Amino acid sequence: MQADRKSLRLKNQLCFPIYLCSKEIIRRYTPLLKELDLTYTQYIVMMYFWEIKQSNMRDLGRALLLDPSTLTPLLVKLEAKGYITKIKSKLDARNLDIAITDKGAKLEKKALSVPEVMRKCINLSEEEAKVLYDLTYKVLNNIERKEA
Amino acid sequence: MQADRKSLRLKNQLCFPIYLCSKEIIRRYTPLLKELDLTYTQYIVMMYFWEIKQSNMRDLGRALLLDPSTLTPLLVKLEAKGYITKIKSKLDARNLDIAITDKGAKLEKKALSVPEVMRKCINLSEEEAKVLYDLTYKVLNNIERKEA
DNA sequence: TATAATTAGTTTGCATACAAACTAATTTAG
DNA sequence: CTAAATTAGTTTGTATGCAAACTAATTATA
Repeated sequence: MQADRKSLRLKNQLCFPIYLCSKEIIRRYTPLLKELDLTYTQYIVMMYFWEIKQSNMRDLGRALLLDPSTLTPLLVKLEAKGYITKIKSKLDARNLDIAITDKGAKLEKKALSVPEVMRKCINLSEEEAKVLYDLTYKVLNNIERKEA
Repeated sequence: MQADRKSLRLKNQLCFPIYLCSKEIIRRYTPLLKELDLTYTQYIVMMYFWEIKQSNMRDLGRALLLDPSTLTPLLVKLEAKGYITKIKSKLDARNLDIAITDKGAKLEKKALSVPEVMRKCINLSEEEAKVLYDLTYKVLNNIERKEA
């Protein structure tokens, strides 16, 4: 149980490079996504809806691990851009139903080139990418399992 | 060159789980660091100074990949807590010299238990952690190399 | 069936993050 | 030696992100 100073050195941290990776990757996404008038967070919300077409805030938040207090203003912006519509559910007035618009659906075509650009930027082999993918999901599973 | 819809599916993204990992890990850090009166970003700045003792904003920003416009207000807060001191450099008045205080140095002792708690939370084997560590640094290197 | 508990979203407050514009100091070039 | 270019920080503006407090709607229960 070595709780010594070495364990507090930046170069011995695992979380630090993960944090940097996330930050720097998003920074590289930003100019690409600007052409779609999207931020990174808005982009993953749109990815969700390009696949799901319609849903509600609860399921969206669970899928993206985003708090409703983050999503509320973000969805206002996406609606203002005309990419989605929001409406209070008729079945259960607590729920906020969200659906993609035609304009939002059309945006998918413009986004098709983004993943390949980012893949080249990250520049890992297929095997490395798979290992990294699996490990990050493993960490996520481990963390979420310990949820209070 | 398959720029098809599959490449835009959330489950086929590598960046998405990295982003989630970073976010969720920091969320787990938060209550631990609250006992030290630190946020995660303030924590990595303190880790830097626990090791380096004194530096300046330029070198700090380069080490942590943080923009000066992020660091300026953050350093104001750390100084207000009494953990660091800031002073305009006498050698080159453009530089902001930063040094850790006694109070800041003492905080290291209180932080010693943090890494082990987080290691258990993340719960990877030593080998897995090493692979993840190496891959994240590899991605960082690849990304930074392409810096415009 | 009235009330308590739960659930879904919104609002508020605080702390990042970074781009862009700006200021001040230093270095470089002509 | 002075004007131009560079460098280091600060300020401003916009967009997350989440905890905590709050509101509204629904469900569970005594």
